Amino acid sequence: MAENTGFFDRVYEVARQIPYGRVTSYGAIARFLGAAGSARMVGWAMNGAGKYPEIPAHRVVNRKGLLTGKHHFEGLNLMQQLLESEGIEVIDNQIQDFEKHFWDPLKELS
DNA sequence: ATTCTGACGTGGG
DNA sequence: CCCCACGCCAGAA
Repeated sequence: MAENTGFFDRVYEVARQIPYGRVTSYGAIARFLGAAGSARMVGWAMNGAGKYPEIPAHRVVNRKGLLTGKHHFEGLNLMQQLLESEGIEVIDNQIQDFEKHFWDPLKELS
């Protein structure tokens, strides 16, 4: 049947569930998928997320709350603008009060 | 098949 | 906190 085992599909499914005004890290998603340590694959998977407009990739940042993937969005500050549009303050590609906006699938989705 | 890269994370200093 | 090195594994050339 459908290959639900696809690593990419899982990442998309979790990323899609990120609530408005919240952010999470690649490692958090990777760990939630049981692929802790393979956080890179999450980011890599997000590359295909561009095909899914429902996936707010701008809400996914690295563990430091840094917009490492902003360079992959259109324009130069699109990612930052999207986050600020949701009430998240971003200065110099760094999310302010990252912990306050952090959304952990392990804790929220359980 | 091999090789390299990559939107990361962790550990040690 | 910073910097450096290694691991991770899937996909592209």
